[in-house]
This record gives sequence, C-alpha cells and structure tokens, in this order.
Amino acid sequence: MKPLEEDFYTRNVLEVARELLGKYFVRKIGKKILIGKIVETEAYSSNDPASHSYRGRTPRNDVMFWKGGYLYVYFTYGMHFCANVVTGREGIGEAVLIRAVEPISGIDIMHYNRYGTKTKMNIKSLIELTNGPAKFCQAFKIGRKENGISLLRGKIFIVEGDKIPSKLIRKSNRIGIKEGTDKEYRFFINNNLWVSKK
DNA sequence: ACCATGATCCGCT
DNA sequence: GCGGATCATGGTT
Repeated sequence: MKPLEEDFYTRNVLEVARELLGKYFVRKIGKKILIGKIVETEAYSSNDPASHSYRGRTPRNDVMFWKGGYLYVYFTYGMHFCANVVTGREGIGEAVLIRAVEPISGIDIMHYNRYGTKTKMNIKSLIELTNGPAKFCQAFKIGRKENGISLLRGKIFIVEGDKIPSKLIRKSNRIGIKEGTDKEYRFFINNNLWVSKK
C-alpha cells in the first residue's frame, strides 16, 4: 500500500495512461478503505483539441497544468464529476481520465455513495457501480473538494496492482468527444466487465 | 450554446 | 434484453 511516487506521473501522458491499467486507486475514509482496479483510461495531451487544456489555462483547468501527481476533477453536464490524473511537467497541461475501475474493496460503501442504500447486490448492479467516469467519481465520493489534491501523500492515491500482460491491453478512439476523434488515446483491459464500452 | 455523462423511456427482437 | 433518442442540470466561454 505504498503510493506511486512522483516520477511515475511526471512522464508522457500516453505512457502513464497505459501503465495505470491494473493499478489500484485507493481512498481511505476513516477506518474504511475504497479500492478500485483501474481498467479503462483516456489520455488528454497538450496540443489536443479534445483536451480541456487546449485553449489555454483558465480557473477551471488550472490543475491540469500543474506537474504530474495531482488529481484534476471537473464538473460537467450540470451534475457529474470526472477525475483525471495529472501527468508531465509543470505548465504542460496533460492528464489521464479514469474512465472505469473494478471494485475491489469497500463495495458496500460504493453502493451507498451511488444509490443511498445498502441493498443486496447482484452482478449487474456490481458492474453499474463503477463502469463509467462519473459513476466512478460518485462511488468514490470525488467532487469539487478533491480537485487539486496530491496523490503522493494523503488519503487518495494509487498503488501498484496487477501486472497486465500487453496482450490484454487494447486501445481505441476516445469516447464522448467531437474533436480529436482520430487519436487512439483510450486504453482498456480486454474483456474486463467494468470497461464502459466496447 | 456547448459539454471527456448517466438514467430512463420506447420501440424493437 | 437490446440500441437509439431524449432529458436532466449547471458551469464555462
């Protein structure tokens, strides 16, 4: 349970996006702990028309321009949050969107965070828990307050996880964007049930 | 006016 | 059970 260090994050966004697959996203809440295995990511680079950083630094996207190792959380569609891992050097403006995780620990809490109940869980609702970027944020209670926090020390961090054989890593175009659709900047674990879309 | 989304509804198989 | 359309809802430009 040792957080990944700064030199993991201060590299090229595409490398980080690919290598985040299989690692564990961890959030400590009091005595409880939430853990999700990262199964789907998207890279947003500088000079990338799909990236929030493309039109320059603003109050909203400022964290994206910090050096690697911070969490960039943004609010969208009037009701959802999405979480990104900032990468590269200070001033660049690139980050990796966490699109989906596989619940590993704290599933009852994730369910409560998503639905406000602790009902019995079947396989379908287990998948619905975290198979999308805003679902993941809701399950892990990530919102405005988490924007700009450091992943190097504190209660939210990422640790080494399952080594994913490169055969099982697939890449594709990114989802839900209108520009930069030519780039294959989405990475996911083949056949994992929590990946948001084939 | 636009959105890096998700839940629901509706018409099909 | 599905795939596609629609809408909810608010910050940003």
